[in-house]
Amino acid sequence: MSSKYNLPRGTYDILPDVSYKWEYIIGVFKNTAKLFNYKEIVTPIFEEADLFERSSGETSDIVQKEMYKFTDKKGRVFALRPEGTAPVVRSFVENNLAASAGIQKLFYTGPMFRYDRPQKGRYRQFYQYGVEAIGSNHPYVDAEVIALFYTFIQKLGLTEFEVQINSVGNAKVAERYDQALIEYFTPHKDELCFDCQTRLTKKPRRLLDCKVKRCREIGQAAPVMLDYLDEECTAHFEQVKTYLNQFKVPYSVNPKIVRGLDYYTHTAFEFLNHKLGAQNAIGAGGRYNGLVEQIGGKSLPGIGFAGGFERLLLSMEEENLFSGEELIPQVYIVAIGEKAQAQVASIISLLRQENISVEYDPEKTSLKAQMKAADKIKSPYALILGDDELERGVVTLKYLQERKQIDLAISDLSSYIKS
RNA sequence: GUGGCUGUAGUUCAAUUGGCAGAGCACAGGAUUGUGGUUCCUGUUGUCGUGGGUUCGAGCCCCAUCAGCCACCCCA
Repeated sequence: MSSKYNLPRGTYDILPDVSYKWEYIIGVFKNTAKLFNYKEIVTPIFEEADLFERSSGETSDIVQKEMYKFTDKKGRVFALRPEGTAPVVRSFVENNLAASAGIQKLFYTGPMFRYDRPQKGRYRQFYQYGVEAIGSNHPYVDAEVIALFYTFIQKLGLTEFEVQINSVGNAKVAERYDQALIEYFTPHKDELCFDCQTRLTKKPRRLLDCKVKRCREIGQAAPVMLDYLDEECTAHFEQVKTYLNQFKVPYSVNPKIVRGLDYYTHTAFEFLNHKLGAQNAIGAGGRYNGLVEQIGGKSLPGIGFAGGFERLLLSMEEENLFSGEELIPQVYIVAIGEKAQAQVASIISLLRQENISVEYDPEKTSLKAQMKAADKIKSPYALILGDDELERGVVTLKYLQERKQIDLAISDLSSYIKS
């Protein structure tokens, strides 16, 4: 019970009874991304801390309190990556991927790290999947990214989720809108919660998704971002919606979606599962037209999303979408008698060369124990090797579900099992 | 960083006012010697999260600490 070492807070081990589910989800994601012609990119799990500090914004919680920062032996300051977009864009710029023709369509999976207090669906080391499409401001790309996410979720079989979209405009629009919010909320300043009073000066848009009742009430009549969009932003948003309809992605517009990170522009979207509890976003994303330039590349637009594997897993378990897909060996070897046990390996090796998966447990010697084990792991076949049979060059193959068995020459074995 | 609940066998959970640590499941062995699933019998497993304190005596009370869960916050 009490082992000497414990895993760090907010982390967890993925044990064999769950790892096959992970493999499945990751597989579906990769296949979906490839269906949309996205290519995999793998970046390190740590980067210069400054990369995240500049791109996410100094006021974001990620930067202010959630980063795992450390200094290496030369005094360089690194951080375990808290999110995936900035590293991908860094790699894009550093490797000059802009030089190749067309839009760069990239996907990734891997662990992210945030020093948060753990709770349902929230961990300190958590696993994300995501895509980034860099090099186009066309609304088609916005819709396609959302459609990719939607297709992925559909392939998993999930039904309990909702797609919400919004436009957060461009920098100019955002500035005007923030100003309007400040003007609207300042007269009510004393009624706002403590957090919102600081938000008012730092990040007025954050006021809108405050959960305090009074703040919500006041926010009801607040100016709406969509009314402040200029002509270009509105046109972009409308076209995104048109393409989404063509992709047959059901969505609703939620004008209160805001992004925690500074670099978002235009389209913002969230995939929500309301049955998950407080941490109900299974994925989110948006357009980031200023980010590539900010990180030191050309002025190129981009859009992407990221989602958390843990929350998908929770959602899928909620909807009972896993059937037993754990690895089952095709053949369980039952060796009886010392002679048979002494030469099992040659038969096992024969089968494996034919790509037939085999399990044998040398610790179990009695027939009964081995048959029991064969049954327990649900192996379809038991291959019984007895001293008598081996002398005749024969083995007994038993089809466990039908309780039937036949004697076979060893040379006929693999072809028989395959058919 | 804040709050609430929780921590006992591999696992799920019991243990009355403080008085000999238990059960189901799982696991192992067995029920006429070479045939599994049901059934029956038998058996193994404990740093009671950790460290202090109170007491003749603590799984139970007190303090601290660690961890988990849920929520705030924030987000995936």
